[in-house]
Amino acid sequence: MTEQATGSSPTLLDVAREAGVSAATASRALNGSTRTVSAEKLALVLRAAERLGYAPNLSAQATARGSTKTVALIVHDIADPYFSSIAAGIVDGAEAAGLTVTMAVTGRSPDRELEIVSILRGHRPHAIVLAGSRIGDDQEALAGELRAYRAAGGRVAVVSQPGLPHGTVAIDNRGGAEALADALVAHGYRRFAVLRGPDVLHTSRDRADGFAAGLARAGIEVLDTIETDFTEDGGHAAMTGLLGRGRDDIELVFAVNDVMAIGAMRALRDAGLVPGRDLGVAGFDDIAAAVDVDPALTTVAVPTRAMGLRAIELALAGADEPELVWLPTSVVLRESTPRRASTT
Amino acid sequence: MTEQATGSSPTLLDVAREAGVSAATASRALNGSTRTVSAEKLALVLRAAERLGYAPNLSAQATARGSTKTVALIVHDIADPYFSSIAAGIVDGAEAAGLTVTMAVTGRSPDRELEIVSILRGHRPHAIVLAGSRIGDDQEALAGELRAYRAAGGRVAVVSQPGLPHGTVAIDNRGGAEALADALVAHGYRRFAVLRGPDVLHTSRDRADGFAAGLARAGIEVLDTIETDFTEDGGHAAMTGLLGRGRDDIELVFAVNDVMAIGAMRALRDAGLVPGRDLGVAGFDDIAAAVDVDPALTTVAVPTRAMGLRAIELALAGADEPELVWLPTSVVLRESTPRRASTT
DNA sequence: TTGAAAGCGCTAACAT
DNA sequence: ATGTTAGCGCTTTCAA
Repeated sequence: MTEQATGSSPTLLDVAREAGVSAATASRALNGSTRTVSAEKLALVLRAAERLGYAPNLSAQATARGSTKTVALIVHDIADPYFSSIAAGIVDGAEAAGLTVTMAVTGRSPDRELEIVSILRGHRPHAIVLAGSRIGDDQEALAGELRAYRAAGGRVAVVSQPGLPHGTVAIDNRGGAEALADALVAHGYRRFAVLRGPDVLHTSRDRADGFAAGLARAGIEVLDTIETDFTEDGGHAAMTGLLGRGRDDIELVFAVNDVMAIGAMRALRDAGLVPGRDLGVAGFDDIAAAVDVDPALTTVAVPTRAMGLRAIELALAGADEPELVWLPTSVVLRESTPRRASTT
Repeated sequence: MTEQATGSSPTLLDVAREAGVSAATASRALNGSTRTVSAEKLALVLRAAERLGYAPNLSAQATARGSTKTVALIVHDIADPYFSSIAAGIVDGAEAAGLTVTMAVTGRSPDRELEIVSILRGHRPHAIVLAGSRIGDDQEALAGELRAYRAAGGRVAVVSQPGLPHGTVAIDNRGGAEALADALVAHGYRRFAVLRGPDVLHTSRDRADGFAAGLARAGIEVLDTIETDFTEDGGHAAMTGLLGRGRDDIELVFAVNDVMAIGAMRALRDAGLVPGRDLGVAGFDDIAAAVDVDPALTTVAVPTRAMGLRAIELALAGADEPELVWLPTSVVLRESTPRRASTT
């Protein structure tokens, strides 16, 4: 006798008794696959279940069946619009397939992520979806957990970070950033600074590298790079730091994601400057807020919701050879980077 | 000598065999409550589990124990910053208590919400948290489901909507809107329009009513009210509509939430107007984006993350008499409602 | 301390 | 079409 005595809900047996049938019949009537139950008894059982307020015990069902109707989602930060949008896509896809979504949050800690995958594995979900770029380079332990899960029949899909041997939905961060660089150069910009996230985040690295590569093609070098948090406050702090260094030769700041870019715009206003006019700002992701800020933010559009949807499709399809789906990005030029006469 | 039969994970029995002990001992060593296992065997079992990559089957554990380590969260829309922020608080609180969060999304449909609660009940979660204002007035079916769940020993907490007989974290929507109205009148505004959500949303109703009540105390009436979606696009459409009606006597538009207000600001800019200067705009919630837009949005601050945290605390405390916790709101005046000389 | 054995609530052969 | 009978993987008496 421990604590936590569940006041106990009615069981299938209760329903069966109430309806005057066997447990098997009740099971078939309520949750059965191939219905082979007479209309008469079916009605009996249904009425009994209704009367008792019966809800099948999904855990028991899962142990008996050896499989669950859930998909587990792992994100870094659910309050971040990038992830919550992906999550929305995944929830849509999962519910369409009759699956429940369970969610865990890593807080961008590799250790926590590993721990979470391990716990989740215990839930025996139908599929596990990892959203957001992997963190750090030591993927071995994580890969091991996922391998074990796959070996036991689980499905895995990864959003955003190719490199793991599982179904993957990816976007070309490098290419997107390159295209952005091209477009900005074409708009007359020549002197750039970059606000990037922690170096362990592949996404940040790829975008920053891609941007530099794009500029390099035009013979331009990035004049200044600041590493900061992958958050709005990070962007604000970095921009404030940049201004403090008195770099007023910079014409445009590229932040590797929109929330950082928006933080940077706020820092500019705090310093009495006007984003777009005094200094161009560009981001990456095209989150909803990108059109809400003024001036609207130039960025690279990422189809986050679609990525979530595709991810659970991939996971459910469960091809044996990991499929890699690239979703397109597109440069969106807005008022935060007005065309300017090149000064070179 | 390992087996690793493809298709299923190692079970407790596998571990026990590998360690040369009984299943009971293995259970006690790995997940047991009062540890009464010799250091020697404990090490044996632990090593065996490690070697096999064992992860306990949580469903089986749940059926055996009759209780789970999960809390179920129900939100209307996870991509909405208001809800994702509450969700973040709940995830924090739950993980601190060693609980996993499962999440379902209603899409603001009362039917879907009811269905979800019913499914969730089958998971036998430790607690169910409903976030966001209840929808519609026919709460009976929902209340019934929750009652049954409670009767079976489940815990329920509700965020945002008092009125259900469960632990509740609420904010004073009416009072907050009244205070906002007071502050705006004090700032010299006299001629108001209101953008409200669908009437079935209590939150929308309370805020709109409170705002009107606050104005009434100053002898002012709302000049125009538009009902629209509770979303950014809804705010945009409503504002566009208002402008189309040629109501240029209006001095300030109050939208019952921030995303709508931000949509309205965008509509103003689309029409060549400058929010704040040509027309005051105020919202409600103080989402992160409220300080990102320009001009920064005047609003009523709601401690969303704290609400999530408190909610799961309430649920876990599980007082028998439903506790009602009011969290304070506060008016935040920003540049979208500059002080103006009253024209009255 | 340990193991044997009886469940937890449900499903799935196997008979009938 | 229905009931009987084993399980599913784990926990928890109950003896030893």
